[in-house]
Amino acid sequence: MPSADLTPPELRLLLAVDQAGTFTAAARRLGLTQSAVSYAVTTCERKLGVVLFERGRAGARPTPAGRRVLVHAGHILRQLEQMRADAQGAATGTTGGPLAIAAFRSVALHLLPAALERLTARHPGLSPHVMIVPELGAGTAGEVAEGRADLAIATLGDDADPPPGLLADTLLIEPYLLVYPAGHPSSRNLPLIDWPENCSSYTREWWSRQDWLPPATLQVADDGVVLSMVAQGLGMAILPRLTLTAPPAGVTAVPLGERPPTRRIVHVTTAATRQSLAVRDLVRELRKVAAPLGVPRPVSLTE
Amino acid sequence: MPSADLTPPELRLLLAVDQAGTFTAAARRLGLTQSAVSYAVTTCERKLGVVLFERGRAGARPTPAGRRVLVHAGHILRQLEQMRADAQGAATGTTGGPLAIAAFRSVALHLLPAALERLTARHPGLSPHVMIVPELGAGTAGEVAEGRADLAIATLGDDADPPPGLLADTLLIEPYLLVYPAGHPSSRNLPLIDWPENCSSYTREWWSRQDWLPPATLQVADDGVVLSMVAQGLGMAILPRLTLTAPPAGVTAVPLGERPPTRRIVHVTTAATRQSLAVRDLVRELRKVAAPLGVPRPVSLTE
DNA sequence: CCTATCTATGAATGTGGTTCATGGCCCTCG
DNA sequence: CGAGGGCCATGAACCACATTCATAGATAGG
Repeated sequence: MPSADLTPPELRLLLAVDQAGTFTAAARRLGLTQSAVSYAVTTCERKLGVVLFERGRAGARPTPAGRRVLVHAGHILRQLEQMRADAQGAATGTTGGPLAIAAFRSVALHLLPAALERLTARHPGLSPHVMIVPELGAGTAGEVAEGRADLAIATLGDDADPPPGLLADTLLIEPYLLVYPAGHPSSRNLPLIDWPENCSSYTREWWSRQDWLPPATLQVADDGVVLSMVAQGLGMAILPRLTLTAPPAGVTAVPLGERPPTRRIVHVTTAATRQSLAVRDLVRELRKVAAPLGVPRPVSLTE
Repeated sequence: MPSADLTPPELRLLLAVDQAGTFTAAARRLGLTQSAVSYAVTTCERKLGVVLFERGRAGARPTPAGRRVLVHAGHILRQLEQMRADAQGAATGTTGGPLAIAAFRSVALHLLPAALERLTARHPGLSPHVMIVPELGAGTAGEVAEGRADLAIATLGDDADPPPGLLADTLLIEPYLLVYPAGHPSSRNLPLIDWPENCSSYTREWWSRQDWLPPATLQVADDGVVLSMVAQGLGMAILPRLTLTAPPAGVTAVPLGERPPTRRIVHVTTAATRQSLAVRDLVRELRKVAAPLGVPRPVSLTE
């Protein structure tokens, strides 16, 4: 019956092996020998009593047990960082440390810069690291769940559930707007331009109440591209207001009437990261930046 | 600028020092020398660049920074345990590992035993550890927040907020009942017996709608004592139904009319512990045990 | 069949945590 | 007031464990 827990260097090593895909590559990245990596992995496996990687000609791939361990490893290392930052913060009165943020493109462009600027101005010790993640599949929240980010900014259905095991809190509820080339008489003849991240379920209910449908639908990379294509007269689009923060010349945006479709932008954290001073300060700044942009947020439970 | 993270043995050592109150006592408990503890603590402080304990004649007391570190330490060690349990579970198909549960007295007596019995029957590898914590101050949820428990069972106001940074989910909503000595003609002349854990705000609103008040109030240790005092004819009481699971002879319980006061029993976890298989299984069993006892729980978000 | 690219293993090595022994400090009790 | 007994800090010797270096085994492709 083996016992003893994995040390932080071991956790980092396991993550490196997973990312590198082979022991030798991981060794290079870590500045170690292939031998050391091999030894360390087997040590971890003996400590846990479980095989973590399938070794083969092509390198090392995690077993199911290995995948679970890798998720935990990310969280644990992240929390060690926050422990350090918290300790130093409590002693010096300032907030510091790394801060990994997962965001999707449009929010990274239109919401984050202002918040980060204010945040780092007040806390020079902070080093934020923004990861742009497409809001598809597990999306940005997945980055938090997998231990790769401290905080994610995600979109959520108007009253959808938070992702299991994570904390979500509303930052902003923003309406979708109809956008069409300026001066165009009737947008109804233009094709609809859409992008894959746009969870069309948000707008589907609205479409079902309309008495017309666009003649065609074009798929393009992201909402920024959608906007510039509209500006060039190639079609019309239904875009969230955040995307229209600094619209190019030549587009007109109009509200979608009485009950416009909306999307909810939330921040997602784990309970552990939520404790961290850095994350709390970031959330505060995000709120300040988001407040004038959207429907006033509901009363916050977590302050 | 120091760097390197604290190892699990170091984290355990810091917790031991905090609990023991002195380096020497912690050393005894850990089977180490006082010298080793002293050296280890200073090493931790050098690694973090922060003083963690105030040393003095009377031993060692954590600084504010030290307190933050201790909280993180508890969580990290807990998560290491879950990593091990998860890994072994993923490999062997069973669930195991330690499982620290914080509960207040009455629920520990009336709800937990059945759930734990079913749980350990299915997963012999599990070793649950139940801590009885008075539901005062931070209460049972505080144990989870401070990293001392994986899961807490707490009471919450009917629509109160979950504790900040923690996940709460309703297990049971149960009414309060009026309890008085059997055969007593009118309970209105008897004194009210109350206990400190009883958050009287739950029943206050109900009292305000009544046209009478008890002649006096007796405070006793806990709801079990309340019940046996009622059985002995010393007074009447307003008790949650769970306390009346196996009432002694000589008491009569009657509902409190149309809109009786209720209390909500929830389980509280961190996002991280919520991932663990053991915690998930425990929650499932708790639900099964609680279901027939109270108002059907609202749809669960986290399954 | 030989080569390239993986991982596994064995022996030598150095860093770091541990013990042991000792010293300094401060409160308390005779 | 001085001795004693808690407490923590420090220095030297010791021991264990991770790392390196060197080498062997396995497996696919030319």
